[in-house]
Amino acid sequence: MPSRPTVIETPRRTRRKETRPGELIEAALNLFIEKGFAATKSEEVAQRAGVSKGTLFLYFATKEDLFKAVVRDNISSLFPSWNDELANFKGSCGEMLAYAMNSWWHSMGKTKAGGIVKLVMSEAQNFPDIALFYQQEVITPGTQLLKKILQRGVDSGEFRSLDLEQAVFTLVAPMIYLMMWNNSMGCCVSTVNQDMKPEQFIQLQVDVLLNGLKAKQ
Amino acid sequence: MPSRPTVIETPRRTRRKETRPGELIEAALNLFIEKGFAATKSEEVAQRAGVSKGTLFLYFATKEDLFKAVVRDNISSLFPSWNDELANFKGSCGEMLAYAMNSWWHSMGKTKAGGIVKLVMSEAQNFPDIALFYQQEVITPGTQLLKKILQRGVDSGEFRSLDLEQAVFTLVAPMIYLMMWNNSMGCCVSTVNQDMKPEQFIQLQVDVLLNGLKAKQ
DNA sequence: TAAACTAATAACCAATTAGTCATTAATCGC
DNA sequence: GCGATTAATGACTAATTGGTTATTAGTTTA
Repeated sequence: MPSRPTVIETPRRTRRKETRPGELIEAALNLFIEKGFAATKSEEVAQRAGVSKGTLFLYFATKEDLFKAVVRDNISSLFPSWNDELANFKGSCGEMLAYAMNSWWHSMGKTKAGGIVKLVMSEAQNFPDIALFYQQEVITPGTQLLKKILQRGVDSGEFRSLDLEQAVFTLVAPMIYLMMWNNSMGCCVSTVNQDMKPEQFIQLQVDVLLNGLKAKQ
Repeated sequence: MPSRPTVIETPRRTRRKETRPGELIEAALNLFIEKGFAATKSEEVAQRAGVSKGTLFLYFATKEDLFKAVVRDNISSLFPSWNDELANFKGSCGEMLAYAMNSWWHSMGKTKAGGIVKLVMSEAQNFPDIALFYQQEVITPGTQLLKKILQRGVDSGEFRSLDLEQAVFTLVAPMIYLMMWNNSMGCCVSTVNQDMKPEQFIQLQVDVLLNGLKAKQ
């Protein structure tokens, strides 16, 4: 009778009900960023998470549900601490603006969450449910937050009076563009001519926003 | 013998070799804007142009070729007149900037061409050939043009001296964002909270770019 | 250790779609 | 008219993929 090998074989199947969702979300996050929502195959997500496709659909009823879970885990969760920081900030509104833009870049824009924002803007047309979900979960609270900063500046006389509704777009635009660029053309395009240096760009952007392009007379 | 009806029947097949490409490009333009590149089915393009799918591939070898033709027809063709206008512009650089941004919006941003720009940013990752093509055909000449405006402003002392490379992004960002918004979230999102008024936004944007947010002391 | 429970699997289905090609029918030159 | 030419067709292929389900095998409990 041949002796049984003493090697402890890892079973082909392991049962890890608690950790599966997180692992699937992590795998999905990375694939969605790499390839977009529509172009990511559910089988691939499963494979990267080390499970079969059947298992994926055991935890998430549809690909859209999986996506929503990714957004909740990676974006919605950021707002509470931003709101805290804003409430406790000591300094001028100009400084607050500079701080907010840099902070946004470090905690979101340049992270994987930024890739998700790009993806939503890219595919919103084809997935109206996702667009709506994203508006409620991200755009509305984000706009709220920026409007507060501007309002504070106008109230204190530091900023001139503005159409706040529109001015919020003025703050958001360069940030979103920076992030879009990084997650689309930035990857493919030769960096010889178009050398986007995010930190440097943000610094210039804040300066121009606060002081304008015109030379002082 | 029954009399043949005298109605002139339009033949089921018509041969219009010269006009087919243009009709296919027009159909493709509209569908690409509506649904994106990957999500647009070649059969649908053919149908909208009033031909069969086989005919489409008679004129364009692949879907990517069709897309390149769309870009050439709708975007590349705009640069010559912009370059002319810039060369002949009389007025301050601030005025030129305002003029350029408004002109860009009317002749491109808000038109179907804008939808194509959005599409390229959205899908560049998945179609590197298209990204490269677009960089050569659109980004490089566009950047060139804006850099000239800024350079002129700095040379004349109207603008303070800047890192031009980065400052170009500062001009482009709000424009591209405006266009992205209009072609993605803008369609789906309830317009109650987020009411983007392009012309108004551009006006504010130019003002802030030139004069800054800060109140004059 | 044996039965019950359920997490995980993989084969499967139905729908989709870029691109091909043999066939058909307008049109042109004579 | 009549054959030659070629624009146009549509049936076809081969590959893909979101989601389902019957089956399998860890795990737990008694």
